[in-house]
Amino acid sequence: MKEDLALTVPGDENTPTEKHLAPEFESLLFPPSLSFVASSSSSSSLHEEAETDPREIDPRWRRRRHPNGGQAAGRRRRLRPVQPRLRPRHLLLHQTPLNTFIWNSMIRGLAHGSSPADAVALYNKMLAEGYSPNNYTFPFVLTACANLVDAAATPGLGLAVHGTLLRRGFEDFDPYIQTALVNFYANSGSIDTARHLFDRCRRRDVALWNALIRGYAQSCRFSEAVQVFRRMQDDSDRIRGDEITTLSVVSACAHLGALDLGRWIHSYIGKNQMRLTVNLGTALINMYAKCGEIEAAFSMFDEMPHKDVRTWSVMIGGLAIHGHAREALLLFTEMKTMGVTPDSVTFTGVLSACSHAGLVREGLRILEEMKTIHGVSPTIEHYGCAVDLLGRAGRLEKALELIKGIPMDLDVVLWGNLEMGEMAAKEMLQLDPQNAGALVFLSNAYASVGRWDKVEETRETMKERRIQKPPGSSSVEVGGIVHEFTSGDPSHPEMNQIYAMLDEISRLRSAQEPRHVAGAVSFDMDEEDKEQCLAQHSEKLALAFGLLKTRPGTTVRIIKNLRICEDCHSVMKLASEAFGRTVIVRDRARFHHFRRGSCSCGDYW
DNA sequence: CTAGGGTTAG
Repeated sequence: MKEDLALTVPGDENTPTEKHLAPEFESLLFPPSLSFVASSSSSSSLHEEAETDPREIDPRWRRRRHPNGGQAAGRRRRLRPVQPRLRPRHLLLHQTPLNTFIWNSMIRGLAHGSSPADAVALYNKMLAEGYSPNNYTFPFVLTACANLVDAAATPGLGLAVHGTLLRRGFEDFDPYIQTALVNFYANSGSIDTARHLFDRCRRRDVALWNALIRGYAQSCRFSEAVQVFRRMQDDSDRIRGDEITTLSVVSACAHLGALDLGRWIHSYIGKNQMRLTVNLGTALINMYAKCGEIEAAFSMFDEMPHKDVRTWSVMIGGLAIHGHAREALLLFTEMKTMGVTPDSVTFTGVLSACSHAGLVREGLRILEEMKTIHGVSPTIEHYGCAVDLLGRAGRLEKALELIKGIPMDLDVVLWGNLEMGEMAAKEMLQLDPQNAGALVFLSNAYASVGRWDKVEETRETMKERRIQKPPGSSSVEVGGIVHEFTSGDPSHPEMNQIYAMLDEISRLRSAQEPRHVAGAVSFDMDEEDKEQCLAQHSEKLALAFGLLKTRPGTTVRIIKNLRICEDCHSVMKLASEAFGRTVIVRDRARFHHFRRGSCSCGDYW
């Protein structure tokens, strides 16, 4: 019993462990991989294990888990042996009565782990056992809720936490809780709720702003993310953005293709004497690449003294979307020689480089080497890239063969990438009847060969299944402001001028190619509307607006959410020639640089 | 003794 003193907090000697820790959630505290199984719960058996090497005990445990460090250590010195075979589980169960601090620590540990739901379960247990959560508890458990695999599908857990903290009067208690709340709602797809809470906060520190900015970006509302950043600049609190702010905003610029703003942030970093960290540098490289400035991206990349796997991946992916496949592959090789281990994202970039350039053999070799040499198992995206590569190079048999070899659970999404017409699309629909991509693809395949009856049929199917194609949308940056156009949407205030410009372009066009016929048309319109809808594809509206609003000779940059259609592609070529402009279009898959009537993609995309 | 906000692809 003397020796037990060394292991026990005063007053705790005779307390059975069950009182502190109900058996059903011991498994939460000690997941199998971490758990040290007790050979017996009786203390006598503990002593029988005396042959255990004391070094087995991690000293950090002693320090960490001994609340009365000084006292206990003193007593421990007098007694020997020192906790011979006590393993972490015993330490915790015997020495430490549960209190809010312990609960908090446990919740915190689980919140960032692989199963944040366990953290929430533990929090509920804590309440059920009658322990009071404090101001530390809520950020932990809210972070857990935000980290749930599909936070948007299960917002209930976080809502309940919010309810509890309201009832207990923590709502306006401190900025940590408020930030955690904003972050939770943003992460769960309720960005508007997050905004509402943000607006109600009186003191706003940089983390709170960051949570909101990041939340908008997370919800794909990038221009609002930028707006919030702008408001942060003007706010009377004079909060300076920090590295995290900048990372989020630069990322938003990359998504938006907002080059001017991105450049402004770059100089903001310099002006505020922020250090250009690897992370920031990587974000900027990505931004320049995504805004069409691949040279600027590359020179930044060159100048970075330290690069991590993301830096390399971003640069390789950037080269890929610009169609510079050889350079991307060279960089991939260089990265490996530098001893940087490529990850799954790196391979997405490398494979897409091969795909855009039609490098079939390279691509297949890399897909193979992913597994064999680098030990990265290909995901559906990687297979998708490879199938895409084969499909576009016309190697349909090979593509089918590859698909057949794909592990079963991966193949559902895959068919969308394949230019194999009807067969592939039907196959895809069998796998997933709700797959909008498949139907859109099928219908476009019919449209391209003029089978309008089949297009109609597909359209009916979509109506029946209540599937909608995402609307085409393009944006163009003019004077630092991003203007967004959706297909056929006449709501822009300067629409008359835009239409006039489009008429002008189409006059030029019929002069040049008098017999041009409307070809590929989106499936979801009647045949008589074809001409008009083609004329109103969002990228054409953006082009017209860009030509009107920027100075002659400057570059027009357009970002489109879908792939550019063939008709628009030829209009872009023509406009670049006729107006002496460089037009850069980033579509869903890659960049097209139009100069003097031709495109950098070589019409292969 | 514990706290909130983070960049790549899809």
